[in-house]
Amino acid sequence: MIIENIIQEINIILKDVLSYYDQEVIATPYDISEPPVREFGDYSTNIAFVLSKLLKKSPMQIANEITQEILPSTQSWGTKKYLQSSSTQPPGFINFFLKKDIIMKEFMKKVNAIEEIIKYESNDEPDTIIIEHTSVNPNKALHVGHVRNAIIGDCLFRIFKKVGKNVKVLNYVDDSGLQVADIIVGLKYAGIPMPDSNQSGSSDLTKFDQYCGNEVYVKINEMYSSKPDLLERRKDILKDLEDPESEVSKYTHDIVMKVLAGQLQTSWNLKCRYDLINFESQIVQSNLWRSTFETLKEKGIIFYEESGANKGCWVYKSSSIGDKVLVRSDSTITYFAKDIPYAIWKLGYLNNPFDFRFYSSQWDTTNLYATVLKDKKTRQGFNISNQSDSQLIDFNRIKKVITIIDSRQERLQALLSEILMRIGIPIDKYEYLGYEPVILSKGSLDMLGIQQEKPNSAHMSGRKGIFIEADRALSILEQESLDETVKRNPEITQAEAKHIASAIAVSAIRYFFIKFDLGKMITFDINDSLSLDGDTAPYIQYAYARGKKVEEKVSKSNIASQDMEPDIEYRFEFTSIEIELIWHICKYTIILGQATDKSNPKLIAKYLFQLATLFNNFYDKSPILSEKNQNVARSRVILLRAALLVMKECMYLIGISAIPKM
RNA sequence: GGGUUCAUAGUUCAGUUUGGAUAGAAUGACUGCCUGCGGAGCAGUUGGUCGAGGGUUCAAAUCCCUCUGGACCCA
Repeated sequence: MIIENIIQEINIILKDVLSYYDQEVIATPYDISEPPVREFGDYSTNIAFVLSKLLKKSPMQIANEITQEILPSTQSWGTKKYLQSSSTQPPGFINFFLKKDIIMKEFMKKVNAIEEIIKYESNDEPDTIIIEHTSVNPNKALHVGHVRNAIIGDCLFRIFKKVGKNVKVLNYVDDSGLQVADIIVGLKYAGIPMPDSNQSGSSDLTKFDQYCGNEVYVKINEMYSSKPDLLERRKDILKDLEDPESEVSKYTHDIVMKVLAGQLQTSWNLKCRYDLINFESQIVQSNLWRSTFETLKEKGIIFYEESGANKGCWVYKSSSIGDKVLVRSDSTITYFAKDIPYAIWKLGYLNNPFDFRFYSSQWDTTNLYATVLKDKKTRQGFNISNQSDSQLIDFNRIKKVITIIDSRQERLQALLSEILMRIGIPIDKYEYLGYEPVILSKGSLDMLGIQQEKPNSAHMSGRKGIFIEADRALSILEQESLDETVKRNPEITQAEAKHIASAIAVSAIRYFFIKFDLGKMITFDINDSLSLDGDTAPYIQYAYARGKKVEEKVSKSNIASQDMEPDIEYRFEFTSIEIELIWHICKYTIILGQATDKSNPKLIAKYLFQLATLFNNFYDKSPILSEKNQNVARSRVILLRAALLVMKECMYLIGISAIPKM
């Protein structure tokens, strides 16, 4: 709040300046920001550049005029609270210096009620926000590309939750598509064996999702070329899947649920969580698709093609994006078409045909539910309990639906948005959050034994077996962290070391997938990407652990009691390093607001890394336990506590464990 | 062939939305700092024609155009 107040004060003063020039309304807004170096000032504005266009004078001339003549004469400058002085800097910047003592006193007062510094004040209603992420085809284990999706989604969940939104996380399971049909062909008709379930007690048994992805899916795709009759089998299966009572449907459902269980295990290990699982088959079997199809026809949004390449198909025609088939001439529905009713349902514009049945509890003690069609006494979801929660999602209060899918789906998402708009749904309610995919480096390909001629990297492909499983990346990192932890803490138990190593590994992976811009392709290297040094989660965790240790020692000493009052009489002689740290702490709520507005968790990661860097600096240069001056020591304790609190808060937001020892 | 998008230090990336002061981190290499709160750390040195060319502007990594190279989507 301190920084917001300062900017507010500058704004009031600049308003007076503008009225002096009779320029109260200017087209180009001026800017208030921090100068590149602290020596120039604490805050700066480019208002002189903006005025120079209007007044036809040089920026430098105006800047000097403002600081030397106009400012001292304004009323607001006379009553200023935070600003100390101003100066100009070529080519025309006006810099402000702040009254440090007042700001530090306010900061210390605020820290006294320590929760105050992380309190996020929002005027918004506590609307519901729906986030859909992960949504991996249920025929394989999660690979490192899916991890990027899941982590982005999970961080957004944490961030929106923190600013007071009611957030629900969805995981969409495509259980009636081509990829699932592939493994059903493999297991049912191509003689690929099911893993021996009798040995499920043994620990080295491959997870079922891994088995399907590594063995069945890859093998069946190799077999198609030599045994084309299997492709016919796949067609039959896809048709059978439309009837929920068919033998194939029952069998498939069983397989899907087993794969899903494996996928969820991986997600949970990575500290992701969900509220509800949706199934594509239920979208088709429910009235969602039928009523959507009717609406699209009635409103003239889609057309039946009488001739041409799409003869006999129902097609959506976009003037800017191109045509898209929704229903093929053999009356099967395309994947894209199924997305439309699902999106409308998520937005709350269709009657909800689902019960939300309890599926499992999760690591964070919340419940995960799965949809079951209300009007069918079916067994879709037969291994899901009868306990249900109809209040899980309040469809009347949905503010926004965020769908996280990689950027290759951008065109389809644009088409979807267009269709939603034409149906009459406000367009800002549906947000497609795209990100560039994760590709594999030369080193990763070498590890997989894949020979590539020209490019030094390759897109992952489940079909071709080109991927690195999330479980595998995690276990490599866990082993590395474990070695390091044991080396540094020879005295701790094996169980404790494992616990710490796991916390480090998960955090490192999460941080790695969040720190890059969403529009940047990530080249995953099995060695380089799993680093524990530098701009990584362990660096942040280490800063936190060291700080925690000091705090613990302080509480046992007589330096400062837990409830001490930082009275105004303290001499606030902070070092420049301490001031930078305080300054950064004050920015927390501003950054949180930006991350929310832009749906961008990277901003939190960046802020947190800077915070940890400043803290490590503080740790190094500002001793507490050995400090002789009591006032100084006590001020530093207050700062220490504030920094730890904000660090922990940010760590939670991106899912990095704040462990006291590592 | 049409469309989208990317190119910044040896390497991996910030900064581009909204033009602004000396283009920042991390890593690598090299050099200091542990009887001092935990060295998974701190400090320093090295390293950049911001892909190329043109334009707009008092001011361009940032906006516009052309070109080169890569990626993706569509046909």
